[in-house]
Amino acid sequence: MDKRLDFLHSDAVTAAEQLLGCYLERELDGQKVRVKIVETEAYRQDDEASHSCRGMTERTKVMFGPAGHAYVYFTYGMHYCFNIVTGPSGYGAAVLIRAVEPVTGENVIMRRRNKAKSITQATNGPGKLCQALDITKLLWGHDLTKPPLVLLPGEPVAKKDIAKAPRIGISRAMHKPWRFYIKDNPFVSKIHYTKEA
DNA sequence: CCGGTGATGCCCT
DNA sequence: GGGCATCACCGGT
Repeated sequence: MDKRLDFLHSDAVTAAEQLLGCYLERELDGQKVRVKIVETEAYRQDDEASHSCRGMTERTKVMFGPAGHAYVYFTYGMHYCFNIVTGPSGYGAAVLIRAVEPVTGENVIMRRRNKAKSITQATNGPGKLCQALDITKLLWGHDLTKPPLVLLPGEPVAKKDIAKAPRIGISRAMHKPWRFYIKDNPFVSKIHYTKEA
């Protein structure tokens, strides 16, 4: 793991903020597709909204493993969500990737997301970006230092350009402001309200 | 532009 | 069997 990604070993809330601006590189159709992370949410073990809060299960055990691995789960009968495991082994935490900005391979992304009306609609949601990047249960537990899906450091995003807000689509611990996104970025999924991070 | 809702599979109680 | 870290479509504004 690149030293600049050492923050993954810290708290999920800290890691969620620092993952903004980092890149994901996916090999698809023999091409390298590169995207920038623009929206994240933190899920900690001591958090009623986290899959890890009730303890380890077969599905969630990767959250309790080493940082920098992929926790992929299936939801609503048709969508996958992609998370990056954070913190020390034994503590179940991860960061949900909610939206990314395509950098290269936009043609591949648009082909895989043929219902999207524009490039800004292609990866602006957790289920959408999994469809765009072909992230499925096959990548559950994947080590993100290795192909075909690699996490790479980016230029750190300035604090003033980061917004903090409640998480989306949850029914418990709704008050926690553990969603982070890059202000004014057109690839972010939704704007509920903003606050200085 | 917005809110409501159906689709649809699997995990956990 | 309940509920889900979602999406796309529909109809009313």
